[in-house]
Amino acid sequence: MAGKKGAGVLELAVLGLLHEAPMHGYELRKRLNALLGMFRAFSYGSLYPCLKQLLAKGLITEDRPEDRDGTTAALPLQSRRSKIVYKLTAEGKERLQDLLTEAGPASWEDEGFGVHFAFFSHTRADVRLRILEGRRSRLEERLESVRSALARTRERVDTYTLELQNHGLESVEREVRWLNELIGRERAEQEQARTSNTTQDMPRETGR
Amino acid sequence: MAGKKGAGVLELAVLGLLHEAPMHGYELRKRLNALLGMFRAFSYGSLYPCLKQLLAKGLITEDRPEDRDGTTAALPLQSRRSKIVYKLTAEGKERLQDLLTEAGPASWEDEGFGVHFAFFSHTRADVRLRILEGRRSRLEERLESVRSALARTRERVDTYTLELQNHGLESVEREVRWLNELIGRERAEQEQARTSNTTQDMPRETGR
DNA sequence: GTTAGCATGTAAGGAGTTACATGATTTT
DNA sequence: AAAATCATGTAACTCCTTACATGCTAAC
Repeated sequence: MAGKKGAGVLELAVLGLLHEAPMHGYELRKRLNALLGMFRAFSYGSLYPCLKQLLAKGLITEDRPEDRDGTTAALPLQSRRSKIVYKLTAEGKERLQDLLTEAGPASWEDEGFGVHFAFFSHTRADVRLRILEGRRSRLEERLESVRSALARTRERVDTYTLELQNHGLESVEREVRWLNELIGRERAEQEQARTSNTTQDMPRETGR
Repeated sequence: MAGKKGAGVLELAVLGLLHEAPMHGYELRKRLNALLGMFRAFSYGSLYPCLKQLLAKGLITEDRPEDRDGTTAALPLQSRRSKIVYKLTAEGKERLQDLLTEAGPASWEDEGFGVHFAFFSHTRADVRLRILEGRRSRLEERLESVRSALARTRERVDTYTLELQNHGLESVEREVRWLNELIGRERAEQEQARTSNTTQDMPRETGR
């Protein structure tokens, strides 16, 4: 089975950024940490191996400035260390689309949600909606379970623990409100697109 | 050098919870996920190995109900599967204190902050303050770098990316405000403790 | 001419997850 | 007596980090 496994957040993020423009590793990392800096940070130790792996899978190509002058034969050919610009291949674009189209836990759990969301403009409208709803219900589950745990342990009143739980609850509630707004907007847009039916927002695979 | 390394969040969390009361693994996990459920969740696959490791280090003891009746010789002695209650040893308490006393990156980075905070009532007042301030400045660095990255890339106006960045910024700003309030309270308490000087909040090692 | 930042990489390892495997106890 | 939940455990694996190692290029 040719089941492409082992994605990780990095793969998606790299493919997504390279889709916007070809780049070299160092720059990629900066853009990465600017994009997702609020949620997570990646180190070179994970980025470069990831690039290598994507290269091996044929999802990106590297463009090394292969000192393409025939004259200077003396200088060490391979040792010229310079920027290596990576570019998405056709298969890479396909893979990116695949990753952006699957609305599953990977797309709404903590690790993956941010990255998936960041590239929502390349995601089909219906998938966007399902991801947003998936995340919302995930968060609501969490609220539920923590709230009931809080209710059960009313006696235990460690101030700091309580403070932490409250702050956590409020943060998650805030994110749910944010999601509600986004979902509302998405639905309105879908409605609008359905009535004035010309084309959908994004490329769709099946007319259904 | 007897440098005890390889802590991880779990070790602290387990020691902290066992300090409150002896417990068995299953219950421990539930309490763990109730306590930190908003931030992270642990699975048995990490909890049990961790307990084993703590046991090996002598930080906890296990109390298996070693069917302590001499009569029933026939039934399989070792196969009796039942609750194993873990309890903190003296060294475990010491280790917990050590972990709670070091105010470093481990205590204010994303992974560790929540757990450290959860057990703040067992933490020295001055350490609490330094951890809160450490986290705040960490978050402010993050704000700074993401804000400047945003300012640089004004042209790129992908709606979703922007939306994500904004939500991220607001979340972090919110946490900073929360920290500000906590720091204010801590300082007020310290002030109060300093003027009416009887004893400090928490056990202190050196009078300094 | 030396520091600081740009740029690429590797080896070793940590921390935790998933999936599996099993058994005991309570509820229905 | 079946189903749910309580309870303990292991093996393989994943993703990512830390620390190291190297070299180029611009600024001071």
